[in-house]
Amino acid sequence: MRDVARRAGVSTATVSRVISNNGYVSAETRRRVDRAIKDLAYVPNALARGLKTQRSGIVALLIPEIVNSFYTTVCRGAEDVANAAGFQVLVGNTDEDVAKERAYVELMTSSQVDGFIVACAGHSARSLRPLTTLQIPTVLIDRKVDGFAGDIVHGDNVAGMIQLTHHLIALGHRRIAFVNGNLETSVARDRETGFRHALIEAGIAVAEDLISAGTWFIDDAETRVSTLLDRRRSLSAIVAANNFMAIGALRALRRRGIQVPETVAIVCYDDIEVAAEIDPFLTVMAQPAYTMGTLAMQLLLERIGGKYNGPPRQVVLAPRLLVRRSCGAQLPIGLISRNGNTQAEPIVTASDGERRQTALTD
Amino acid sequence: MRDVARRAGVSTATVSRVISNNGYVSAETRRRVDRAIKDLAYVPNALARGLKTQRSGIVALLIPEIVNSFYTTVCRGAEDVANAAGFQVLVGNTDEDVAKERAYVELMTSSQVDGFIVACAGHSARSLRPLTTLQIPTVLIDRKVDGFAGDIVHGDNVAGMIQLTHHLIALGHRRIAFVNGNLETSVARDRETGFRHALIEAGIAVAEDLISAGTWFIDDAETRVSTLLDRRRSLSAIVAANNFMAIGALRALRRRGIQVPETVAIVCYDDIEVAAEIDPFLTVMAQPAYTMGTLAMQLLLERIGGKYNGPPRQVVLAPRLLVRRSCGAQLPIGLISRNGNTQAEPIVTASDGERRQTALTD
DNA sequence: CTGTTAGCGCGTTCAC
DNA sequence: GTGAACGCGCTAACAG
Repeated sequence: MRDVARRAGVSTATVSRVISNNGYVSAETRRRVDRAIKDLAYVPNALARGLKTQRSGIVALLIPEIVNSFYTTVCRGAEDVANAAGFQVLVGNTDEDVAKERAYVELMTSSQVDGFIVACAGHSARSLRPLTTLQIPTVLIDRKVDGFAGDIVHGDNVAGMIQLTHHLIALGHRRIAFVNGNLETSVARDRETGFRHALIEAGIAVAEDLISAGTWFIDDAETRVSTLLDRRRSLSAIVAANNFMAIGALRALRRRGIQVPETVAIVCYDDIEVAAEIDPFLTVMAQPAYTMGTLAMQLLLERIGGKYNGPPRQVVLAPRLLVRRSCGAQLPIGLISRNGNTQAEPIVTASDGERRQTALTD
Repeated sequence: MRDVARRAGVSTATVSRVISNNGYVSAETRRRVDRAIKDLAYVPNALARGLKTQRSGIVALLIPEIVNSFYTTVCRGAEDVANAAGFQVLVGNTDEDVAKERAYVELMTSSQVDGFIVACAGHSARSLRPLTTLQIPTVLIDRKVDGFAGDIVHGDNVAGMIQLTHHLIALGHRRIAFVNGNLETSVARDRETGFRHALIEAGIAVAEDLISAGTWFIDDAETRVSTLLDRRRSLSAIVAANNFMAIGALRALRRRGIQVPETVAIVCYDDIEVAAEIDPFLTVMAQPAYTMGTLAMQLLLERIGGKYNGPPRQVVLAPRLLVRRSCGAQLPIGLISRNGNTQAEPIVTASDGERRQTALTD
């Protein structure tokens, strides 16, 4: 910066004024400074600027699983909004590991990140403690945690799972297995609540031996479904708590030559880009991931910019059912009745393009 | 920091020594300082440190498509190596857009990022100019570009595509369509080179009307394959230049009720987590994405740490063929012969777990 | 072993 | 309109 000032025959203060574009500078001087900047290929030091202004212009996004397209899509949404507002997004992959999450929080706060969007790995907000202490704007996404009092954007997992389970029940299923994710997360707990609720509402006894929980990953789900099958539990349908686990369940069934959906139907929560190509095309409860990202970033930027500092806001996004083949809804009538109780279910046609479905509660 | 020093009854220099853990500090003093840090919930300011040390401890990773699991897997590899070395990874999604890429480079250089790993959006290194000017260590991945003289890690796309195409030829295919990606990228050009080479080598005339290029995305591929089919070009197999495009091709075929692989076989470059579940299970040329990430980060950290500053290194990773169902290799003999020329092809069994396949050329 | 001092590169008062 | 001077929070060099 000194070099630029010297070359333009002005002081560093003037150069600063030109760069940050505030304060009075004559057109002529400005031109000379711009020229000097070009000539010297000068790049201002954002660290020094941040040190002075106490703002870094970057927001952190902490997600638990970067290879999961649900989270990368959220990421895209958040990124687009942030970039439009002149902010950078720093993505951290916590790997469902609270320790990693905590490490990221510390590293990033020390980098003077202006705000955080977090899909928590654990069940509590303990790893976010530094953020509340330092009063750094934070928005949670996807997962609710104990001890956090701030903005949050998440899906309506209870209602979604009720609808998803009900869809199977309406198709005549009575023995439905539920392969759940990590119960440390509110998402898993809510989905289980929804599952149980749907059964009870339909007057079906909840078979505890058909319910299992563990991690969110493919392998784990495959193992659990295999165990279920090995124990020869009678079941006609499986609900997987996320898209990856549905794949695991599929693998377990396929390995045993069990037909989907003819013998066992499968549905799951969360859509993925290729869900419509998987064999058989998965019926899913899709969440508006991109929208979740944009909304969360909007709330965050409002906080950062000081445009809003009222009480915590909670945005709940409705998921929607995409009926494809894996649930068996489109099988000939004779095949889908497992109980002499074939009931017509409105078929929601699968459609591409995510529609914005926001339901602001609270 | 001053507060901490005061509370511990020492100078800020001593606090600094405790934090950065270098220089001599008595155990007793250290204890007092640690205690003060805890009490005040003090978090050091990395900006100020960076200002002083000229190092930020973060490396940038610029990828063209964050929803593509190939790149997120690369990301995971890079991240793991970086974290182990005490570095943070800043992920930027350039969206295959050179302007965005350039903006990221500028924003990140001004953030004093210590190094870059880039999968370039364009065909030239022009957007990376600031990096060479400022002598910031940079490693390219996946894609070669003009005008860049630095380390690079990429796959052997020519050889891979030769092998992939040869696989189809060996199965008897003669009319093979090639749905390529963006020719701005070396990847697309190399894959086309490999495709043509394989045909010529087999004495098959290259049918230009069966070759198309465009973007890397699903929709574009679907459109192009649809066009091909509408024009009633005779073809018995399709090679898609990446996994997404294979999905697009599948959709186009499915929409017309064309059987895969019985009527038209499909293979593609790049594996994806769910490739083994897609209908029909895709035969792919898988690249060691995770390894690509770890190697690139290793090369970069060597440069950053000053452990290596010799001439540019080029690491070429061999892909491997995973034969599944979409190529038709496992169909009954009668079906796969399209030319009275059924030739046995060694079946490489699909296996999970990526093996490290590095072939250091140069 | 510990304190003092001098900047890192920038934005921001103040005078002029 | 512009420049001089100060300080953001930290580390490196030196002195003690």
